[in-house]
Amino acid sequence: MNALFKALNDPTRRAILELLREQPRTAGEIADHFQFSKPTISHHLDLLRQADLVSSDKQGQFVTYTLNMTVMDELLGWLLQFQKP
Amino acid sequence: MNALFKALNDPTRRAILELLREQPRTAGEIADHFQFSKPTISHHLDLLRQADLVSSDKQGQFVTYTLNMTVMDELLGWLLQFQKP
DNA sequence: TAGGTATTTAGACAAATATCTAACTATTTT
DNA sequence: AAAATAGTTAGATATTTGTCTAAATACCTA
Repeated sequence: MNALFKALNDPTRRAILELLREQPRTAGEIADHFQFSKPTISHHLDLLRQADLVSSDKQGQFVTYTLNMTVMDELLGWLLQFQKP
Repeated sequence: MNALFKALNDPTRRAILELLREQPRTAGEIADHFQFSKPTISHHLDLLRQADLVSSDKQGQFVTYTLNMTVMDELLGWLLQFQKP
């Protein structure tokens, strides 16, 4: 839960998630959407992976990142506990 | 949205929200549930207020904090955009 | 009015974070 | 085999964050 909120607490990482919502993308494609250096994006992807928000798959020299929704469901559950009964 | 995720990115602040889920409480009552100093808790409450997750109401020397769900709904909406159609 | 209680503000500090450049690893291409 | 491409790792640095103690503010009560 900590890693999840930590990962979500950054606008760039949230934008990456929204990018991946459309379709899986390679690290380079993701980096192209931002003005930060590739190492910076790589680091953001690492935090997203630690939170299990994305999974990565290496094919040759490319690493494809895919959105992983199951953890969002956990967040959803946490959220719903606040809903009035 | 930034203030919201920032506020949620701390276990103590999330615990405060869960405390307030049951009922409104004064700053002192909230502080009694944790081992941190009162100024520290006051600062956490300030961040929660900045994110509009709680509202505060001063009555005499007491300040009562109340959970504010409307912002959670915003988070819920953000979350649901990731749901498969 | 003096003293006590509730809370916040101010200032300091260590730890965590986001970013960069340089260097490295792994893979593909010529 | 050499060079190019994709991506990560390492190390540095400025900023942000969580915490504390001390001091200030506001209110209440004797």
